[in-house]
Amino acid sequence: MTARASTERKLLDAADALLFTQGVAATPVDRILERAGVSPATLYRTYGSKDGLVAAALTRRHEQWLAVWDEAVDRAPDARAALLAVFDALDEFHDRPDGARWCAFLGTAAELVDPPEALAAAVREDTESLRRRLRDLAAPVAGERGDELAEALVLVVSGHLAMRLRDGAAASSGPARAVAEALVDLHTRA
Amino acid sequence: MTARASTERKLLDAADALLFTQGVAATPVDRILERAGVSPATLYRTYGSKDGLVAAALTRRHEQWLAVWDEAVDRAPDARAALLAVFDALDEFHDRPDGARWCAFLGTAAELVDPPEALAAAVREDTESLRRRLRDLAAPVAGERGDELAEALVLVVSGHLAMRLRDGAAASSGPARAVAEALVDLHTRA
DNA sequence: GTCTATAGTGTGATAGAC
DNA sequence: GTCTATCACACTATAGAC
Repeated sequence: MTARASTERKLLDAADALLFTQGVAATPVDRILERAGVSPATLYRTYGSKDGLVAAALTRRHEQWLAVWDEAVDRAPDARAALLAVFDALDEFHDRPDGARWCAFLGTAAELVDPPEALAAAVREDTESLRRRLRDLAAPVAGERGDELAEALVLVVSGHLAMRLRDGAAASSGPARAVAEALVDLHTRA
Repeated sequence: MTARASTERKLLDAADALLFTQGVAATPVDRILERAGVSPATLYRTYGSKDGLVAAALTRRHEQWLAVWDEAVDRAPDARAALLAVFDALDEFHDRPDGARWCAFLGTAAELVDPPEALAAAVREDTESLRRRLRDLAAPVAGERGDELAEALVLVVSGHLAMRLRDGAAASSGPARAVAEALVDLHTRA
């Protein structure tokens, strides 16, 4: 690994750990730099601004999330389990050390009323990939009603994330999973 | 109306309109004062701090929300419609001028990592009243499975609010309503 | 007496120079 | 990697208007 790549990694690690647990706006650049052991000049040379760093952290996080989700899908024994695997992935991703309080992407969207384009794009990409992947996974299960089922599951997943905000650490994925299973069954029988 | 009540009202109106559309942290006190046509001394004498004003605005907004919801419930022809009336109320409340971008309470919870007690209490009260009222409305419909149905609906309502954050103005309550109806039917037949 | 207008203080942030 | 310019913000103090 080059020295450059190593510094960038340290910065992203620190940014990821702080921004999405403490809040994007509430986290000063200084604290990220301090945690990363990196100088301001490095940050502004590499990412141009705080927003640039936030966008980079979001992008990396999104790739990690998709990887965790992919693995959960791969472990599933059948198409129905593969569709519901998103909840295993959500639990797993959330339980990581420095896991976001509820959702890094929704949280960023909530904090910044009109975010710079790079951030808006990262948040948009999260929603689009969620929808797209659920559609792909729902098609084998629900046939032509797959898109309808997928849209319902986007709603349930988002609801589960919002429940973390309401109930804090007490929020379980149980209710969301139960609702999702009922919806899958409804769309399978039909 | 006393002069005192009138200035308080002007302050709350301005705070409500700005805080929950522009964001709590992103809205400077000065802009609220400017919109209200009120001097700083008045704000700090009446509410003590910005947080005090935010808490007061949240409390008033919560009362308004409950009133809108009550009216929607009263219009419903039967118990099933009364339970589903929350979606009519959500649409109505959101379509008001200066309606919050997604949800004033979830938004405040999302912005402030550990909010002052007055704000935390206001957000908690929103979640508790949502849950309590849905339970009361679900009981006549689903009998002993009422609490289970209510919890599912809390999830769907929260999901719908989060979808406003994902899809912006394009977000419709249609999918949430459809999912809710399916869940109600499932819990009714059983 | 309750309000407005305005000027000013302290803090803590981003950004960038050295 | 340190150090600093600049700025935006919450909040205060004062003086006077209706």
